Amino acid sequence: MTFRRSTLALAILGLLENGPLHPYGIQRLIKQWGKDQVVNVGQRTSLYRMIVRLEEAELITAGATEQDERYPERTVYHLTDEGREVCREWLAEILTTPRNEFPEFPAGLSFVMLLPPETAGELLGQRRERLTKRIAELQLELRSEVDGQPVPRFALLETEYQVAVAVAEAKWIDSVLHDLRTGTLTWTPGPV
Amino acid sequence: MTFRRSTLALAILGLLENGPLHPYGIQRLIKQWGKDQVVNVGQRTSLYRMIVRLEEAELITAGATEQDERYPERTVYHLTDEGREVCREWLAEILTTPRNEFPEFPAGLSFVMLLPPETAGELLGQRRERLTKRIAELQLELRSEVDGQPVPRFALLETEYQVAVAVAEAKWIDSVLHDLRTGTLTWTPGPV
DNA sequence: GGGGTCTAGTTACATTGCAACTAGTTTCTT
DNA sequence: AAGAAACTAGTTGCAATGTAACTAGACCCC
Repeated sequence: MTFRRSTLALAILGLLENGPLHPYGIQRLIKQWGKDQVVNVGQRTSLYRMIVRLEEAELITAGATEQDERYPERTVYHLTDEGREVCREWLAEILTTPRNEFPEFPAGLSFVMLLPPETAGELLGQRRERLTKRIAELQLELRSEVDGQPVPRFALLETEYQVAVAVAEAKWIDSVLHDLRTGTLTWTPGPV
Repeated sequence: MTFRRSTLALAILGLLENGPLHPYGIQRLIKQWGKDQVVNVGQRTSLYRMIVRLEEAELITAGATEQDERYPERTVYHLTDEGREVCREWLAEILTTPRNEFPEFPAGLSFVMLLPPETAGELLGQRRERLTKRIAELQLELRSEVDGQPVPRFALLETEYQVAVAVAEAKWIDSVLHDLRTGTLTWTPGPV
């Protein structure tokens, strides 16, 4: 019964390496450290459910329940040895193995010939603008500081990566837009 | 009751623009036209389920059931006008709006400091090798032919895009590997 | 005639995603 | 000082997806 890997599970295990913590604390850390940019934690629902499942799988264990009068009781979770190990294994798998996760943009591109080329150009133009904004935001993050000190590079690798990919996408779209305008790239819309 | 967008639903609607077809035929088309590279159709289960849901939502309708003696009966599905429209709307949304889909690689990167820098370097080195292979495969596809004719460019945009992104990732990894080797980038492993 | 592959599905369970509801506490605003 | 946000800390429920495994006939090659 191997636990199914997910970015959320990885994040929980990874953050607990930092020391025992209660669910709400984990949620806050995810936000504070910007992990919510790379980990899917929409609702808290997913977080609580994942914690329960991780406990069932004994990758984490419930420790003492803190009692602060002004807050409801909070169960503190610890990483188990197995949890620590699993976290390492997942990291190795994730870092070594490129994997197709079927993002929707390429899927959309593969049906672009259903639209007239002019429409396609307009739509991609809009995407290009949004990408510009996104890249600017990410680059701002790269220069972010904590207590007046710049954040060390090793803590910003994922952002660096996202910039590299977004820039590549923007360049590719530029080339497509160019070829659409010059007519080098065109088609007659309709069923394949 | 708006239908939830997905690459699979898009592919079904998109392929039915081509003419009515039965479920198994759709599955074959997805494979034949390489849409399985950009659309998640692991099991047929998902395909059949999606077709049922699309019919319930009246984006497609069941037409006559073909009867060939040697095959079980096959219900042929048509695209409805609403289906056609929804397909256009989805395409517009997908093409214009970059959206974070939380791939696992950046999530993994964001916990790389749990590993010793040397280990991280080895793991990323492996990824780099696999990326090289993947890029070669994609580039082969770009030069593919059908009936001795090269496939027209507009039908290969999604592959072009994937190459652009993969190349950018490879370059970024190269720079990280370089900085790890020179010691420009390093850290002491362990909890954040 | 045995093994593999293609046709054409179904069943069942695990997991995720998304929306909405509860309820007390603290902080800001006017 | 009253009321509105925002934070703390969850739960419930259903819809959708992912994943595995099973069925079962037809055809194809050696």
